[in-house]
Amino acid sequence: MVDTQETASRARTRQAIIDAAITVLGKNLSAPLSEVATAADVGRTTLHRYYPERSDLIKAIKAESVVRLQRATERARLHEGTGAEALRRLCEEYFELGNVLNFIFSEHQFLTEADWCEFGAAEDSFETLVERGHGDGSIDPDLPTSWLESVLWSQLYAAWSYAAESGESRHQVLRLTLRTLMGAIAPRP
Amino acid sequence: MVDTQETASRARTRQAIIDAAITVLGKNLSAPLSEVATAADVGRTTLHRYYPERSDLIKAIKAESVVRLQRATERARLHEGTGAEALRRLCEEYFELGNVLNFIFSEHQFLTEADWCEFGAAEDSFETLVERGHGDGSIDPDLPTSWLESVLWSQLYAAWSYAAESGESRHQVLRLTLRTLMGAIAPRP
DNA sequence: TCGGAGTGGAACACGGGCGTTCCATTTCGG
DNA sequence: CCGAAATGGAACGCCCGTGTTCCACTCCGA
Repeated sequence: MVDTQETASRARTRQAIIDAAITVLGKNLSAPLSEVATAADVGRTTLHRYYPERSDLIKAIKAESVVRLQRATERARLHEGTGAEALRRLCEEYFELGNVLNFIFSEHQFLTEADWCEFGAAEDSFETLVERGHGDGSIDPDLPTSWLESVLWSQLYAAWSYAAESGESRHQVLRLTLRTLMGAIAPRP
Repeated sequence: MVDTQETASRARTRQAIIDAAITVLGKNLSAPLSEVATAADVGRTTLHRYYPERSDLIKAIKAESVVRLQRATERARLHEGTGAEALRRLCEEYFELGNVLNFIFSEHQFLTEADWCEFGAAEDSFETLVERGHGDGSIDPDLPTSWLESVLWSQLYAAWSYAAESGESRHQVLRLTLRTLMGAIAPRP
């Protein structure tokens, strides 16, 4: 982890760099560090002072993303209500992650295995959520957990790209997202 | 376009390069050209002989992708049956595009405006397809055309990534994809 | 068998991002 | 008000991908 004893100034700068990196590298993972520095309103030298190598910065972003993902998952209270209701709340919370999603998508191949392990607890609760949904009739039993996971992420991707190109309000996009997601998982008559 | 008078040998090499480029650059648009050359089983020199600059290769891939996309769209016979049935066929055809999808996804921000214009005709038939579905009650009228477009692409993305990580058969993945897509667009009771 | 087409490898200069060092400047707490 | 902390800019060497040139090799048809 990061040095626990850190000046308020340094903590602020570090956060600004992380935020800028999530935004810039989320759009293009190959973007030069100078762009990240500019976006963070910081000199390139300073950036290297906090994260000596590019890989260090990437690691920090991954960690930050996992943390935000975990918090969002907790807020969704996956153990309450029917499976479908819990999944709906999860979608709402993830939707609010914004730029973090950008990064997770572009990294979707590389943010694998070891990275998701720290996130493992949330994975488990997702699994139980789906099984509860299969049992209580709110989620189509033909759809396996891992597939629903893919669908959830792809819906969020659709939401983000649609919002970017259509200019619709966040609220309206979220409404459409939840509608199609709920329809997708509903059992067939 | 490409020189119409071309040796059989040259045509074969050119095609091998295009195929390799779609695969390699589809996974990582920033991949070095040497990787593309290796994948095409061709020397880097030869690659430059066909496509002098990187941008030339990109252009060629875009053109090829648009062509395959158009053919797939035609095969789907969008004017037949209900709106939902036509959308289902379109999903099936796009699903078979495989590697081309990879490239279209990674390029989704850059394959915009001007590029889609050549593809314009298909866009129009998609629009009429959706409107027919709104009318015949097979597609939820609350879902606008552009949103359905986003959903279709995101479902294909989900299908591809799921197939890659789950090891399920193509057929089974397609089944899941169609099931969730049809559920997502169905009108609510 | 000869000659041209097609190819691949070696080598080069160029550009740009990266990581580092050094130094001047600004900021802030004591 | 002074000194340490934090920052930004300039400059450098390094690596790697790019685009080019030159030459040797192979394959094939005339």
